[in-house]
Amino acid sequence: MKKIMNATLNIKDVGKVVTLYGWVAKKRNLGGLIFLDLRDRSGIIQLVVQPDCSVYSIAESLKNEYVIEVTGKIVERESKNEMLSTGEIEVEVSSLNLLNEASELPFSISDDTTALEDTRLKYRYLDIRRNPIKEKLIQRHQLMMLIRKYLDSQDFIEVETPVLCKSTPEGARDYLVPSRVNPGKFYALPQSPQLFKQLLMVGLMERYFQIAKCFRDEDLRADRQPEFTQVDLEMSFVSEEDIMSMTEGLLSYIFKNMKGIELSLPLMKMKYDDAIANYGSDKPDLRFDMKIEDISAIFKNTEVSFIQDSLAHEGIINCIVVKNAAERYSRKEIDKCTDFVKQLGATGLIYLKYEEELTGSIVKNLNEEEKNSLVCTLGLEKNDLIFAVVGEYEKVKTVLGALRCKIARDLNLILENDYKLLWVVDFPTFEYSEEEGRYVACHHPFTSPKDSDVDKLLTDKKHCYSKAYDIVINGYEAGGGSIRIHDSKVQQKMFEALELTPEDIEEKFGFFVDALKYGTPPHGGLALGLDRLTMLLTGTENIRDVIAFPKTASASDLMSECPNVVSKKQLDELHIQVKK
RNA sequence: GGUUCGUUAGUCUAGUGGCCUAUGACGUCUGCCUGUCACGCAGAAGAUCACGGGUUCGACUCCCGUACGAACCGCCA
Repeated sequence: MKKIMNATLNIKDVGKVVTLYGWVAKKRNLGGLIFLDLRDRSGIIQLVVQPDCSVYSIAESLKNEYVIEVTGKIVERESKNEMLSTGEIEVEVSSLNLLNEASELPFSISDDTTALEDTRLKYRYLDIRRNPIKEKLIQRHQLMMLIRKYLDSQDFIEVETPVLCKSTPEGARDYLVPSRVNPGKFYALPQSPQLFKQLLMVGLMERYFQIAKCFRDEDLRADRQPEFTQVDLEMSFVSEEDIMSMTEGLLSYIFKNMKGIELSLPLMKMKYDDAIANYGSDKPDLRFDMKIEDISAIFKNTEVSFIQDSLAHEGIINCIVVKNAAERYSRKEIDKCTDFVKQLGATGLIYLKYEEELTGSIVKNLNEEEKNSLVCTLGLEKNDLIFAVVGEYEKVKTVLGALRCKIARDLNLILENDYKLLWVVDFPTFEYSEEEGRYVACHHPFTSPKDSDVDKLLTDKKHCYSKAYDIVINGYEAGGGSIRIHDSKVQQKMFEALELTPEDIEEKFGFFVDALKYGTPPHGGLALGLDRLTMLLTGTENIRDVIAFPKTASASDLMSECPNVVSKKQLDELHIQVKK
C-alpha cells in the first residue's frame, strides 16, 4: 500500500477515512480536546482527538517526535488556518497506534530553530526534518532528475567511472587509499573523472555524462567541501560553441523548471582578461555595477608620492565608484573597508567623497586639473564615493574586485531571485606558480590551446590562451570546461611546456597519451558543480545546507566523528605506520 | 600554514575583576484548561561558565596554551 503524503490532502478529501503516518510535530492539549500536528515529508496536517475517543489517553501521553499511525475521517475545520496547505481540514482520529517513542530532542524541529550549526550537524538526521534543510534536499533531487532527463533527451549516456584511481599529483592534493593486497601502493580518490571521460570519447561513447562524486584534500570554505558532486559531461566532434550552447540548453531547462525563469540565450561571453580588468575576478558577479576603473592616466604627473612611486614601477591606480554612498560611509565604516583590503594584501585604501567638492584622504595633494578630470572621467554625481587602490596590476584588480562584492552586500545592492549568468572565456593556458617555480596549467594539462597559440606553448607561455570556458552565476564559478587536446603530439608538447620529464609523463600519464594515438575524436566537455548550482537555486550561501551529511571547515563529520583513529591491526594489514 | 571571531543549563543567550548563591527565552516536568495552530494560566527542576596553566587577596570576567566551531587569506590543475 502506498503511504499517503499527508500534506496533499485538502478540502476535496472531506468525508474520506484515511490512515496516516508521521511524527508528532506539536501537541496542543486544551484539557479535554487534543490537537496534534502530524508531520511527514510532505508537511503538516492537524489531527483532533475528542475526549470521548477510545484512544484519548494514548493521545494525551504523546510527546514531540513520537512516531504514530492514525486512522480517522477528514472533516472540515471549525476554525481554519490559512498558513497551512491542509489548513481547511483536520483528521478526526478514531484509532491511534504508537509506532515509536522519541527522547527529548537537543533542539526543536522548527524552521527558525535557535540551534547553531554545529549542534545541528551533530544531530544532522534531526536537522533534516526541518523544512529549510529538507526542502533543499528535495530540490537537489529535482535538479538531478531534470539534469538526467535533459541529458538523456540529448543522447547522453551516463557512465560510472572508478572511485579508486591513479594519483595524479598535478593540481589539488589527492585523498589516498592504501591497498592491503599491494603493500606500499595507493589509490587516489578522483578529483574529477577527467581522464576517464576523455577515454570514453576514445571509446566512441560520443556523449557521456555522470553525476559524479569528486574529492579534493584541500582546505574548506563556505562554498567548498572535501567531497562534492559534479555534473560531468563530455562530447565528441564539438567546438567550444557547441558545448556552451548545449550547456545553455540544460541551464535554461533547469531555470525554467525550477524557478520559472526564462534565460535569455545565448548567454553573455566575457574574456578572462576583461573580467579581471573590469571586475577583478574570473567569476564576476554582474547583479550589481561598480566596474573597476583605471585612473592611472589621471595621476601620471601626480604630486602624491606613493602613487608616483607605484606608477613609476609598473603599478596602477584603479578605483570603484559607489554611487550615492558618501554619506552612508562614516570614517569608521571606511576604516573597516581599509582593514578589509589590507587583509587581502593591499597596502592601503584611498577614499574620496564627492559632495560639494572632492574630499578625502589624498585630496589636498591633488591639483584642480586632476580633480576635474576625476569628476568628468568617472561621471561623478553628488554623494558619490570613490575607493581606490594603488599597486601591482593583479593585486589592485583582485582587491577592488573583492571590495566591490563586499560593498554590494553591505549596501544590499543584490536583489533576491536575481540571476546573472555569463561565460568567462579565453583563459590563459598557464599561470606562473611561485611555489613550483614554473608555469603550471591554469585549467588542466589536457586543455587545448587556441589553434593560433599551439606554437607558443614552449616559447611564449605568458600569451598562450586556451579553449576553456567557465559558466559563472552570481559570482560563483558554477562550472567550467574546455576543448581537450586530442592529438598525442600536442599533448606531449603540453607536458613538455609544464616541464614534466619524459619519465614523469610516462609514469603519470603514459596510458593516456598512449590512448590518444588510437583514433581519438576531437572532443571537449564541462563539469557543473551540483552543490553550488543547488545553492544558487535554493538561495543559500552555505554549501553545507545543500548536502545531507556535510563536513565542517576542518573536514570532519561532527555526527559520526570521522575521520578517526583506526586499530593497529587495520594499519598492519595495510602496511602503514603512523608517525607519532 | 596564517589572520580574525567564538565556546555559559537540553537549546539559544545576558554577563567588562568582588554586586553571580549566574540573567532571560524556548524546551522539559507537575497541575488546571473543549477549537487550538508560537494554545493559554500557575508552579518546579535544570550550569564542573570548553579544557589546562598563569596573573590576582579574589577570575565566567584579564593573560598564555590546547581542543572544537565559523569566516577569510594561502591552497582549491
